[in-house]
Amino acid sequence: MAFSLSPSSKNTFAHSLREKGLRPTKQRACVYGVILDKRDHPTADDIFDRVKKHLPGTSFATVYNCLETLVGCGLVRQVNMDRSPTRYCPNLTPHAHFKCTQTGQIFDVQIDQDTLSKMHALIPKGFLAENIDLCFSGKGDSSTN
Amino acid sequence: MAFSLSPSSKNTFAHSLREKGLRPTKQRACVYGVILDKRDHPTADDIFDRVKKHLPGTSFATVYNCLETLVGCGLVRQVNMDRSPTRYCPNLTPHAHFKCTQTGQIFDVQIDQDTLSKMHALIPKGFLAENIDLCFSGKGDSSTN
DNA sequence: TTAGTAATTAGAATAATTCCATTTTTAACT
DNA sequence: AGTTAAAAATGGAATTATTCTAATTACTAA
Repeated sequence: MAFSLSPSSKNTFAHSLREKGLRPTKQRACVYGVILDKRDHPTADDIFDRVKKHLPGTSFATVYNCLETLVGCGLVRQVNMDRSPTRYCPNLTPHAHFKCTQTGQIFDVQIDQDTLSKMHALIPKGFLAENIDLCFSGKGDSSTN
Repeated sequence: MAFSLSPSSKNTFAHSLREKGLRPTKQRACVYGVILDKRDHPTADDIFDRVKKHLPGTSFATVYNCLETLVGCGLVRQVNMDRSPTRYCPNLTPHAHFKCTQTGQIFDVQIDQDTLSKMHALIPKGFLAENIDLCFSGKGDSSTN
């Protein structure tokens, strides 16, 4: 059976899609659901595996299509670190990412307003930043224990 | 004929390689040279084209090998933005990158010490960042003229 | 209920990068 | 100078993530 989103997520989901004239299909709901369910920055591959458990017939192309759609509606964000596969993140607040070089895990790191402003202030006159992307990498939490 | 590095670059180049027990070959010098020569954040492909003008027999694999070596010695840095091909940058000072979504051009943006510290301060206890990567994207300088 | 559009599907195609086996170059020693 | 061992370069095949394409299926609105 299909993935069931919590009532509130279901609302945001359907609403965000309908705003753009897109349909809240079961595949899209499921892709969104597995991303919300385990916020571990999964790759398309991870998502494909998880989605198949709920909707076995789902193809890889569909997962990519759904992800593109969800990113397009602002429901999830892409996280690109070096050349590794794109990961997906449902955290929409301003945050950076920290990648542990030992385990490969990615952690969210909140960015306070003050630092965010300072970062914005770096941009020279004449440039208009639509997107900011801050990534750290090094030894992470779990690997130091 | 091979690319000729300026005497001072030639020194840094040979020295950085020898420190790691690696040889300052003409291919490596040429790859380094074209990156220094036109600081436009070229891709491996761009670099391959430019290197071939000086050393026609050079293969793609060699360009990738040389780039890996140069990155390993800290002579150049990789710049990864979204899923687009890796670009190479000889600017070793702390700086961010701004990608113009209209022209695809990448600009260096200096980061002052204060902002750099604030960014570092975001990292939670228990994490040790070896690398920071800050990227902006949006409308750039030339595209607004 | 039907027509028209949107979404999904399977598989082929692409693009950047890496790998591999072989040849060439280099540096150190005779 | 000549030999040898190690390092680097080469060409082509392989890999991997992603995108494309053409055909099928599912909705939605008249």
